[in-house]
Amino acid sequence: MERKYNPAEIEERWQKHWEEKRIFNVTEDPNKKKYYLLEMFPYPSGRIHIGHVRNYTIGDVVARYKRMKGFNVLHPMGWDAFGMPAENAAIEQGIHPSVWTHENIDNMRRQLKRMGFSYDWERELATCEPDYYRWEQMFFLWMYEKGLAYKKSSTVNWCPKCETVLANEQVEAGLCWRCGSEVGEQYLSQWFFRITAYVEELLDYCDRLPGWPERVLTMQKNWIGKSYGCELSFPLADGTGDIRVFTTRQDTVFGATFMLIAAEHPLVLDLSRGKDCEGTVREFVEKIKKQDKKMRTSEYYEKEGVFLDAYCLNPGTGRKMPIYAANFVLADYGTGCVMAVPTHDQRDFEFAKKYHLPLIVVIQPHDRALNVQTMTEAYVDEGILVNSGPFEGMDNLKALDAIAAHFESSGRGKKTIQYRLRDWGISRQRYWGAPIPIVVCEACGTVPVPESDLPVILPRDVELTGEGGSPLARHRPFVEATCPRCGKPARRETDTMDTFVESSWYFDRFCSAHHDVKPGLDRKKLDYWMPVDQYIGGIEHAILHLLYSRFYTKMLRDFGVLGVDEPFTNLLTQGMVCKETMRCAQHGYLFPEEVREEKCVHCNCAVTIGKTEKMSKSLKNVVDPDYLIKAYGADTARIFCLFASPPEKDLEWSDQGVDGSFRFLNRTWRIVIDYLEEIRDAAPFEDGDSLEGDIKALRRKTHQTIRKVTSDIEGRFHFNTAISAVMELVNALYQFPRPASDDRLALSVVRETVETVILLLAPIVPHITEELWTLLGRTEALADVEWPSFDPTVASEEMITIVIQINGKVRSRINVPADEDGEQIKALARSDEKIAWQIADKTIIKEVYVPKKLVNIVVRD
RNA sequence: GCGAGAGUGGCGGAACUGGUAGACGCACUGGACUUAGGAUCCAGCCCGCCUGAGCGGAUAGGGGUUCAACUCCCCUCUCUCGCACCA
Repeated sequence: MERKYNPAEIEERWQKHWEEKRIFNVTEDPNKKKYYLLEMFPYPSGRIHIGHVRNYTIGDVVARYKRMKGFNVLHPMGWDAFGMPAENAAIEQGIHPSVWTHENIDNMRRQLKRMGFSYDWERELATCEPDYYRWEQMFFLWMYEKGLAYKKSSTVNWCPKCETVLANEQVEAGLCWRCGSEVGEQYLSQWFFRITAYVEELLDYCDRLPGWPERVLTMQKNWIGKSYGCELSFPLADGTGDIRVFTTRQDTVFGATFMLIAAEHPLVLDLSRGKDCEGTVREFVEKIKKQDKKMRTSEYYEKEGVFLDAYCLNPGTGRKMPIYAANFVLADYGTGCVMAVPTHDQRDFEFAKKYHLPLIVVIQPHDRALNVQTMTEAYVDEGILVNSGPFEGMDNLKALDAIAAHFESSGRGKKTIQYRLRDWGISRQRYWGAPIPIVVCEACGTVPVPESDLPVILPRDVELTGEGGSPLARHRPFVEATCPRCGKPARRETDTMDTFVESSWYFDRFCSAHHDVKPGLDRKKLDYWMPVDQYIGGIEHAILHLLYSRFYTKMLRDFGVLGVDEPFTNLLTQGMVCKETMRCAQHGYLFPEEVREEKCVHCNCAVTIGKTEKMSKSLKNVVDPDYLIKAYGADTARIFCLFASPPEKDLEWSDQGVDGSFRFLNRTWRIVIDYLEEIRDAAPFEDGDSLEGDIKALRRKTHQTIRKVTSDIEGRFHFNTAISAVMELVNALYQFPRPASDDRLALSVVRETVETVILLLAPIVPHITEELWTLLGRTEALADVEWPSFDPTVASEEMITIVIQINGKVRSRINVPADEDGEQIKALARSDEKIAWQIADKTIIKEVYVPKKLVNIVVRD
């Protein structure tokens, strides 16, 4: 039979078949075990890239595998559809964000469908639709009522020329990416979500998520940053109040010789007001505000400060301490004020040296004596307390509690717990986001929009220029509202919500995607599907998205709309697909296809190759999979992405090797077609028939492959080694001597092997396998065929190879029956020809036997 | 800078709990078949020495623990992700 592998024809036919038969549409079925598999939904940037293909292929394999294992699998897909790029497109190309977004969605949906992913498309959602964000607005109102949403003043990046707020991404080296002006800070009153109300639970559950990668949990714990310490009060010398500091090093308080305040802290201007230094202080504060926050606190950054002409008193010693504003203290951690102990903190040490401030040693190391005259750096390790009043002579670490208690009892301090985690700022002065359902009335103040008036719909006719702040704020019909409380004219809130809010609950919405009655989530359906059994997405989201989703889940649980504590039982964080960035002086970042022979195709300028970064539309270092699909088909694109590396590893994109994946599918296709006539009617292999030689070996290999592939997929998602194992099985089939056409026994084993290859590959390359399955005369949908199981007896080896080492170096190998006794193996090792003469004139000191692996003979001359 | 990871042949990777380093594939080389080949099949393929059996070296670099280290510990280098307004 001549039949060539034609991926395009096969794939489109099967995709149509799955869609028409609604194979992947699911409903709650109490008789079946559910499995909710979710990949992080994409931002509709326009076209999918290899990073998406990798992510969604991994998910699809697991979804299809679980389905074959008998689970009722929920596998939905949707769009994280609000966000800045749509607004940028509007500014740059004059296209409406909604039009742009929907065109992108249509295109990406087409691309995903062409990949053959097993989504239940009936649950598709886009977060920019009012039927999605109306519920988010309702949750906002509930949060507002409970004090979980509140307003406070905080800073944003501000471009004075464009008169607009800039995202961090829009600030390049301190300059506005559009106009190049210097970016400053501006205070705005903004909305926050009180994630800190859940900080302890978020932290606690980090130890109750065994299905999460350890490194993600570590990052989250560090991000939350719980530290035990002490809050101390330092009275101002003029008696007008006191300065509170948070410290984890209260053991060093007796060595505190000056006080540092974050430059942007309001106290800085308060203390210097009306004094000679006021002008200098103001200048300093302005200067520091322009410095990059990340750099300011770095070890190598120049420490700078200015004296505020004010003093406070050390609560331990009563000593007068000058107060400075400093660049390396952050306003939003702790109290924004730090007691400086130059002898035991390196930053304080450098600062003290620069401004000639006094040093007092309060911790002496065990092995030497510190001297303030000769110290060249701070001593930060443990030791014995000196110059420390009642704590003299104590071990510094043991004194921590005693010192905290001492100040607590005298009312000058208290033990506290400090977190690094801050509340979540969700206000965005942007158009393309979910409106915050609040009205501001002159008489009544901040008034929530009544639930019955939801959704607050984002108006369509808005002009986007990139200048002049929030576009919504200039849209009069939107801004002009009536106060729901007093009925007088009022102003609508024009901030929109951070897009992380939408992605914090979309997984809930998928469970009842079209539920249009309050609260937008059908508790019964959520109770069936939630939590997500397996969540898959990039490691880039290790902290923010995952932490926000955890927070939101706990909050919705407390609102009673949800019955789970955590959203994602198991998490797989895939590594980034990276590629070098390229840019030209005139045209900025360039797509790979805009570069030819290291020149920009638009202006022929030389192209600068930048560093390798994760693929993203904004850096334009993206590779569209369409060319792979055109040349080889979706199955090849799928298997190649998986074969390239294990999922958790970062991957620098290269299509080298894609031919090999295509060749493998062709080899698989050919061997099945080749055997088709002979095995079509072959009786299934009956256990009990005794096999010998090649036939036995092929059957063993078949069952070993089932074992290997199952554990690679189930245990650790290592599809690359699973694929290798199937490749080996296909190779074995090619090497298997062709049985005579009446050799029923051999042909039935061949049939078993062929079916096994198809079944094991089914989740990975679903189209070619469906086709081959049908050609074999099978009528049931492959997607629902049971995953094969292996017989441990059949899979077990009779003979094993034992390595013989002398002093840890491999010197020989012997083959022994798998159940050979250890002593016997050691004896065989010693008498092995190659070994015997090498140890003949030496003394055996030790023999190490590792069962079924090796014998190591340790000898001495 | 801080936090979290990663580094193995020319390339992607394998070696799962400390026990044969380089499975599987790409690229390359030689051969077979062919009007032709970017098809297919067979063979070779970490480096060095040797005709060969074999010997030595090698998992970013340096040190350590161990009978035994890609794997565990310490230091250094390079790369990636995150750092709260990219998503």
